[in-house]
Amino acid sequence: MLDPKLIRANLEEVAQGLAKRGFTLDVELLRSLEEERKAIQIKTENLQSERNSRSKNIGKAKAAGEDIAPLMSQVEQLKQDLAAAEAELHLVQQNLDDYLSGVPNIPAAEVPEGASEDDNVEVRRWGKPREFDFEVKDHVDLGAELSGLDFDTASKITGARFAVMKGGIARLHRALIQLMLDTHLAEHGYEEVNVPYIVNADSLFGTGQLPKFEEDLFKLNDERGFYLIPTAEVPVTNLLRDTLLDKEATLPLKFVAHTPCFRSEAGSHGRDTRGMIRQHQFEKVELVQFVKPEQSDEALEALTGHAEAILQKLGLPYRTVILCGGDIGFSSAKTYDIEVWVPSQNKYREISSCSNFRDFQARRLKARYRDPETGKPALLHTLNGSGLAIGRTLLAVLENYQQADGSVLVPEALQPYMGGLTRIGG
RNA sequence: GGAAGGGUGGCAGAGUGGUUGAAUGCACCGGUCUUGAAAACCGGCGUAGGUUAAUAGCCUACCCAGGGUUCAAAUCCCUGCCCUUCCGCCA
Repeated sequence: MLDPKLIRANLEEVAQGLAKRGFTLDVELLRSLEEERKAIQIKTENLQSERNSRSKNIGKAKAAGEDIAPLMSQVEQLKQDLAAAEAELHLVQQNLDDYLSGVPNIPAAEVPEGASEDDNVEVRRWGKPREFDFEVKDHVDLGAELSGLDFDTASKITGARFAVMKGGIARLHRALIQLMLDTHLAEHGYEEVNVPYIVNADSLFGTGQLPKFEEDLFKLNDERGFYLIPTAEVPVTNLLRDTLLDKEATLPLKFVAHTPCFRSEAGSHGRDTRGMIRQHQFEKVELVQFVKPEQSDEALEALTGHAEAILQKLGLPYRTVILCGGDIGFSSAKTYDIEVWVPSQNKYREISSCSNFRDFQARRLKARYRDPETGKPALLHTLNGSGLAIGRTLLAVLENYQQADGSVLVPEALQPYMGGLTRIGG
């Protein structure tokens, strides 16, 4: 949620900032709702003030043993007027809130202009795609030949966009999780957390998935309105919902969590239907940071580096792009995508998305700290990024480390987690 | 699943329908004292919204959430959520 004061004071500038992401702010609607709100609020508060003072007088008169009947008759009409004004105010405020909760974050100044992912700008590249002297296979064929990846059985058990992993590949999958968690703990200073995979609607509102993106979620058939998490971002960022950190709290707070993620992939029919790229259920190691506002720009660079470090350890070529205005997520002010080299597709594919949300989520969450300078509560800045998506990393390892005989070498960094195994198959 | 008791400031914890935004303690901030610190003492200290040039004043709201009763609700009533204790069940 954007700062209502900012919108009020700088309506045109806000609209201009949002235009960069192709969002048209309804300036006229906001202006008229705001005028209405102001008038009704003042009227309501005046009535409340009058009620309060009259009620106090009644109390005093009663205590003094005076006759309160005349005072009571004066207050009759007031009660009705107040009820009407309060109802009206409630309605306008609801309309304002409904509209504002659907307004996305303003892209940072350095976010490039553009309409789609084609306009994202590469900021760096690491590693060189390997030259193959044989016909490369994709991970689906490799996995099938190794009897380690089975999409047909998964579709029997559940349906499309699920996978069964077995043997060395299942273990490789687990090894990736361990490597990532251990690296972020020991080398990047994150604290490991284990969180619920089922969340309530308030949590999803806090991070911005609701109210706009409900169709992307799996909702449980449960009267409590629970959802499966689409990312650990939701439960981990909500650790600080409705929280005011005291002055002694050490910032930044850095959490890493491994969770499954569940996405309905509504609207992506026909895209990436083969293999592990786009599944209804996948696992991810997620990095989340809560930082002081003045540190969030820097923190995004660091966090992105933490995710990149995993790819470097694995020896997987990647490039990092900054998302353009048209491609950036709803809650984000600035996002870097890290894209790993996928030999079978001969291109880089997203494996991590690292975002600075500034105070956009924190305002919805009421995640605050006490600013030691002013002694006053202030909104934190939140950031998160995949560090990394496990399924896609597995896919990248299989394809980039494949051998002519169909076997797959185990990257050195993973061998300790594989009981010293250096090769799968062959 | 059954029974009972709770949810109040950053934390702990009082609170009888009416000068209660809320006692008290801790924490925190300022001061006195001290070579310095601690202790003691004095003072201050909630959040949000509105109005405003104002982080001054004034007004409003907020005691888990949402409804209700009342001239007036932290206090009474209803619903929901959560927590604690006991019993039952269970990985």
